[in-house]
Amino acid sequence: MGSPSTATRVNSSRHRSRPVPETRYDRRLAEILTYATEVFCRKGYEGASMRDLSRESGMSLAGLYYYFESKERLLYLIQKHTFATIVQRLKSRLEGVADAEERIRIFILNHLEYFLANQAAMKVLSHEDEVLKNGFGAEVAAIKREYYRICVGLLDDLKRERGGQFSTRLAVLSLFGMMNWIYTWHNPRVDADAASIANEMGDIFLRGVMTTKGRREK
Amino acid sequence: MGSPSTATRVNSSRHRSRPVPETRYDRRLAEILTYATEVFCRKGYEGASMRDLSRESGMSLAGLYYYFESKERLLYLIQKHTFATIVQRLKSRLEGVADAEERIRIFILNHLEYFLANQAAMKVLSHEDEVLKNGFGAEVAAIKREYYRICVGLLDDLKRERGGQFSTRLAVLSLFGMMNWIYTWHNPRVDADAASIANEMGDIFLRGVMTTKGRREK
DNA sequence: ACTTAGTTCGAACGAACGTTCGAATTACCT
DNA sequence: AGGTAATTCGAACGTTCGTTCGAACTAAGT
Repeated sequence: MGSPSTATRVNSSRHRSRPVPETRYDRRLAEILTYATEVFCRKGYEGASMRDLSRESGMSLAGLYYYFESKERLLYLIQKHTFATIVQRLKSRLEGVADAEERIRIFILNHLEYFLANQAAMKVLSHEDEVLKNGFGAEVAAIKREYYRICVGLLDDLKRERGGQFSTRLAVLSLFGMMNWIYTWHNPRVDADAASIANEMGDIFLRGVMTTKGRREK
Repeated sequence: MGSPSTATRVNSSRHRSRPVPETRYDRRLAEILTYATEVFCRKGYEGASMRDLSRESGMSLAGLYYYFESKERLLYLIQKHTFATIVQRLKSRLEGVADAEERIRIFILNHLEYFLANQAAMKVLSHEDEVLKNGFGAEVAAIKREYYRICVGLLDDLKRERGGQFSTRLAVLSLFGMMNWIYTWHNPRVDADAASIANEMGDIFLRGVMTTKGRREK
């Protein structure tokens, strides 16, 4: 009988050594996660029912439970995947960049770009923050803490390099506020794209945080 | 038979002309709203059940419906009262202050002070933003828009008085982000009080938004 | 003491919730 | 073609949801 229902298997399928790293199962799960993300974004985690997910994804109610054992675990999968992706992209983008200000600008751009390209996922991430219970919540909280620490590091570097007497904690949390709040107002048909917004927010934030007036262009 | 269930009556009670403006009904309703705000804050609007409210407030499930006709109307009452209060306080604080920068600092302080003093209410306000349906939602959205317009006005004044080439819309929304995000992180036992935070956020934001370097003390 | 209006409650309603189960269907390997 | 494992589904489970109703209780005016 089937029913793995854990979504933790990676590639345990058949004795195939060919370079296709994705099982049918993985692909279908990812597809469902996309639908679920969109529905959670639109109706909220509590407000969205499993029947909504079923209708939207075209899979039967019972069928969904073949891929995860509970609604809470589904939210966990979404949050973990989203967060892990954004952290990993950030790290690769920061590689080889030394200038402190430039690194912060990269942080902002990476955050906003991913935020706007995956608005649904990020809204679920910011909005359904505290609903995961102890087991699942801890793991997501750990990734989030790592992301937060990275930003603290970037700002401390800037403080060391340039002047600036500010509380790093408050500065970081203010920056996150500026960026994350975007899910409440951004309208793709009216507002600029991620790069422009990242530039302007970067200007406001960096000018606000540094005493040294020097802003280098390019 | 009783059951007004509209919560719109103000003082239609008895032929009393004495200066007591509060009926028993009004007082009890306000009391219930306080409990409900706290529960909505802790479990979210969808996540909190009427039975939770009943247990927490000590009033029976059916008894609650004497004071409002639906759960949605309850949320509406909370949001409207909270928002109306903060706008009204802001207007009175701004009276007689002419300096553009000072007015923005007052705006920030007023927002954060009320936010931290009524964290539960404000979290419900920011977090349960889009759940009200067309009827109720429109009225709350109107107050919110007024609040937003006030802030836009303050910033345009600043732009006129000092320099600064920034998009007012993006600046205002960034400021709101900085301030509103506080509900996700502020811990009264660790973090500073509203006045200190307002000062520091004001520094970051105003320095970030102005080209003129001049910050006047006191 | 009696009346009346204002307030509270226990018990129940139908609907929707998350989840389960065994059977049916599909895809893959020999 | 036949067999085994992976996948999907209809139907139902017990629970909880928001809301309602009529009776009971309380406070106030005469």
